[in-house]
Amino acid sequence: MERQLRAVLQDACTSLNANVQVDVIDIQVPKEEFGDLSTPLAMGLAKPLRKSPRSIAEQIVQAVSASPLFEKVEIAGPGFINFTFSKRFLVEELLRLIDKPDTVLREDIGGGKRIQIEFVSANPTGPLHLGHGRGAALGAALSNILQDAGYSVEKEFYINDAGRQVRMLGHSVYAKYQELLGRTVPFPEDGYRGDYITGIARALMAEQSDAYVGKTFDDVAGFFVDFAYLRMLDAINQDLTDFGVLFDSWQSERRLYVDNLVEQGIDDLRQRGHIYEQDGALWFRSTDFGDDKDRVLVKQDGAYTYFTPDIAYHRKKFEKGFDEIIDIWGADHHGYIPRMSAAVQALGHSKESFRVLLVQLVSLLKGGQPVQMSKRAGEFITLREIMDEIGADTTKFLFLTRRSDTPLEIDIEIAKAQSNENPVFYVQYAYARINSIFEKAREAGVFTGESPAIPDSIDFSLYNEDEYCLIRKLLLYPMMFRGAALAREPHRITFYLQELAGMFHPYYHKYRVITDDAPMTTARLLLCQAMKVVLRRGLKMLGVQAPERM
RNA sequence: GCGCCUGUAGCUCAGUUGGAUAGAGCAACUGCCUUCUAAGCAGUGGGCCAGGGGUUCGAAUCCCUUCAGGCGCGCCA
Repeated sequence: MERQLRAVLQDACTSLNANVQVDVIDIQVPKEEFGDLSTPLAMGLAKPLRKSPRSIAEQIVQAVSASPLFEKVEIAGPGFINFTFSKRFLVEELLRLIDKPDTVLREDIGGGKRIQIEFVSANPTGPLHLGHGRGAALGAALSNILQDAGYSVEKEFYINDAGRQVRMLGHSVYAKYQELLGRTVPFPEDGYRGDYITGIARALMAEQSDAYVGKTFDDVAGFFVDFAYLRMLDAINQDLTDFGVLFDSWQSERRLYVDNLVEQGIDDLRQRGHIYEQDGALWFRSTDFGDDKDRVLVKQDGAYTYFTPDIAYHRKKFEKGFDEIIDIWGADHHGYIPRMSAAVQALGHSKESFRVLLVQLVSLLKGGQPVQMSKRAGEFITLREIMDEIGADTTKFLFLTRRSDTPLEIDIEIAKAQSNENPVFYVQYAYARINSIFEKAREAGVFTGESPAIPDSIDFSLYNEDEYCLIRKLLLYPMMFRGAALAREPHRITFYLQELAGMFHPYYHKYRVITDDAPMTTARLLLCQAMKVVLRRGLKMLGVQAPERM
């Protein structure tokens, strides 16, 4: 719908000698009484053309008046042009949507460009918690969306297997292991204290018995660290798999060292003239690229800072040939963005090719009361717990009901309540209902097979005004989708689906699809089919199941 | 102290990147089950878009400022 309008407007602009690019023409959905789509184009052209908005609007209207797309084109207010599409056009588009959903519901804005999304990347030092889950849902949804938007997408998980954190994990397990074998050693300060530490220690005991008892941690650190973090990583991978989030690539931090990429990263920056020495440390002049202060890469004691392997890591991403890199981080890391962005630019990549999406905290309520969470004490709600409690689909959907950079509250009672308070069920139920209708139609012999047959045309007077509202909403999917893809905002799809379901349920109650009137029944079944196709596509983008039955 | 984010209906949030009289859902009240699933539907009320100033044809949206809340500001990771 939007696409066709854009093309028509482009032609109109050309005929006015106005130099306007198609994709910058602002097209919006106005209030219903104004029409189907609307553009303030004439207002924008007023200045360059040095004419009044209304007279430009009149010329545009003149130029498009011959198009069979519209039933009505009107100028309103200060110079808006409102378009009402013809019924014939809407019905033709509806049939095209059913016939070729893959063409209609995708927008090629990526042009095959390669894009990598890195997300979750939780330290393998403990189970995934809710924040990780939100990041996982966002990353997976975004990757689905960008794929439908014509990008080639890779999903990557970065494994922090080299730093102090995994060492601390190993140490914690070591202490627990000794304790289980009756050799209590001091538990490391800032060690990990969750029950899962005991679990790993027991597993290690089961495999190695008392082989390490009495040894110092420094003697056996390598073994304990590896055993513990690999086990943690397995658990994380299992959680993600059960959550329905799969990665294409797992990048190990250690591997960066093994492949000498950390050193190469520094050399690269040095050759480009962004490195200097001061006070016995090696610095990166990140202030040349918008950071507030320069950053140390190699400390006085010769060790790398946390930042250094990260530079190597991002350098590698680009070396793999990606045109754009998206990182999804917890919002508490936002202060880290300027230096990472500086590093990317210093390595010769555009500022726009690197983008960080922030994910805010998720807090849990139970019947309106906050559920206590304290990571320090090792007590936090895990992704696993919430999945077990309310299901992976509901969890994903709820994680995507807000913009990712605003805090999210989830009330378990509501999430479990399978009622209209729960938006997931509301949307899924619309889908299940349509299947239920199809089931009945098949029983009644109205059609056979998966879905109703698509005719070459339908008498468009069969549809009433309520139905045209639904059709318009369905045909707006591509425009909504385009916005979601460009802004990298999956929540727009969630909202759209809620609106769509919110239109379908009333329709279902007001009208009967299967009646004695055969042409009418067919027309309505086709509308339901379109609804089904769009609901399924939208849910697929979110990574949520479209249940045939509920 | 500096920086980033947030502030929209009683509550939770959208607001199509500057457009028309600012929208949903929940909660509240009133109705609706012989009929394709009541896991649903119909109807009603609800606003100084935190406050102030500016930019322009036009601001919830952009700029300045004040207030309130959150987060971040290491040769930590």
